[in-house]
Amino acid sequence: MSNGRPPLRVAVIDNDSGFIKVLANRMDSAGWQHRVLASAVPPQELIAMKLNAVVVDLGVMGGDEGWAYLERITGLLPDLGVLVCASGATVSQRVRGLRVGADDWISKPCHPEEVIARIEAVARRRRRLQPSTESGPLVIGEIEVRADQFQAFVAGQSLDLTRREFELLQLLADSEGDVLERETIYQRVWGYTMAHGDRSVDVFIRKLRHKLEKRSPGFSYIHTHFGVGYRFAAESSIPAATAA
Amino acid sequence: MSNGRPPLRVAVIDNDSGFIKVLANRMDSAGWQHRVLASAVPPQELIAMKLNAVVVDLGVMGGDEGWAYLERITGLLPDLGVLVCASGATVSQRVRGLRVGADDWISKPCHPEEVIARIEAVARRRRRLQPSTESGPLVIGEIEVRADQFQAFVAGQSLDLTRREFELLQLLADSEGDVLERETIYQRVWGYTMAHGDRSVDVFIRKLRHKLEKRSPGFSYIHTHFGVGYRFAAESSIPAATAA
DNA sequence: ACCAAACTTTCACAAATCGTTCACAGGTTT
DNA sequence: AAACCTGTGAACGATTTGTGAAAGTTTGGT
Repeated sequence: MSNGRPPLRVAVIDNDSGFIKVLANRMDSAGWQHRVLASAVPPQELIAMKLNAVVVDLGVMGGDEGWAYLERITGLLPDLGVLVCASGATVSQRVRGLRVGADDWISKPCHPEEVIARIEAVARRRRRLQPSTESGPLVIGEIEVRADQFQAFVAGQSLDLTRREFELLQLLADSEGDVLERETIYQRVWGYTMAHGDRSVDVFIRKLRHKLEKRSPGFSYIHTHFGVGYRFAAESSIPAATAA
Repeated sequence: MSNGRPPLRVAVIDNDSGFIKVLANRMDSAGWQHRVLASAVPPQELIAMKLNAVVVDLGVMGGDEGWAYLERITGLLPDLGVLVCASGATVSQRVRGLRVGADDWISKPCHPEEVIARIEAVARRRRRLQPSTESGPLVIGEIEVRADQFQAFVAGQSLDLTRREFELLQLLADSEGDVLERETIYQRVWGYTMAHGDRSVDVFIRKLRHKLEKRSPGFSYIHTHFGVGYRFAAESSIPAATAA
């Protein structure tokens, strides 16, 4: 690649050795950093790899397992480009994959050059998404969220959050100011589509509120938007007395 | 249009009437706003349409002309999703298209449902990546409408609108200056056809007026067009003494 | 393998909110 | 003036959210 951008980081989850060999070769000559995985790895590992994109061969996994994995990574890693690669897929399967969150679906057999071009196309869009790199403690009001430590603090004191509580807070804080629908929250924190009637989000919102208000009285952070979802923002809990 | 997000705006540049008809139908039932163009239009017009995505049939234009156009729009409108649709393309043509900046390349013949899913995938990617342009705050007079926050402000203070109130205001503000019929309003905000005798629109117009006038005295925003509908525009509520 | 502690999910019910409807008052058009 | 639209306030009820506690699951130690 002769453009000034950093090289792409791509993972390929497949076991079709012929296909992989050609693709890997091509990525090498493009200067990309890539990694081949024979089977699905936990989403956390994908996060740790700091990938731009991942190419998944759905055939590697059994039917339902494959769909679940796809749903999980597209939900959990909204900023990751996901390309599905599969042989003999029907239209409705392709549609399903795209609906679940895949960015592209490539039918095998396919020309490696086209796969490369499609990865580039997806990554190009994705990259503009976050010019500012992550990391750096997130600070909202009196609250400090440190992803590296899996902890949140108020005035230097740990909030003592559980895993889910922390992940929820992290998502909220990271989307400060935006209203997040329950569906979106569940998708990004739990990784699955929310079942009808599931109240887990509400319950954890309550737990978080409780811990936050206990440590940071006078402020309200999690705001309910009736019929929509929740919004995170540091506001005084004493509403400004607006003139009548 | 049941997902809370505003409907997609898509343009299709093609002249394959059979294909277009099916596609248009499908987009209608998804609640999208779409427009069919028989030939390439200047990029400025595309910008003016505030599109989420455009589908281009390269066959519509002569060879080189088509490539030039594609390059032009992908360069000029970096935030627009571009899908190319063409019959009988070779691998190297597809690669070239993607390299030039297209987000996806669909080979005809193709199933309309897959086209829809791919448009969604591209738009989803594009939407997530820019919290600024499209969802950039809409400002009319003293009023600021923020789609990302599900909130509207006057002088930095939230108007505290409910879901319907906000959606109504959003529609009105987005169509600033246009007279909208009740039918149209109901269709776009409620999502289905208005039953005969339904007064919901009027009621919500009243609620909005009340909240707006309370926070922004001296201005009137929602204007009634008797027998037609409503029009949104910031005007002084003290009618200017027009010279006799 | 067992137990205990901590955490997550589910359930039932209470509380709050918002959308709809209705009746009537007030305007506008012909 | 008659016919028709639109403005308005209040009340009901369906839906959404808050909440406490029980049930189920994972984790870690012995």
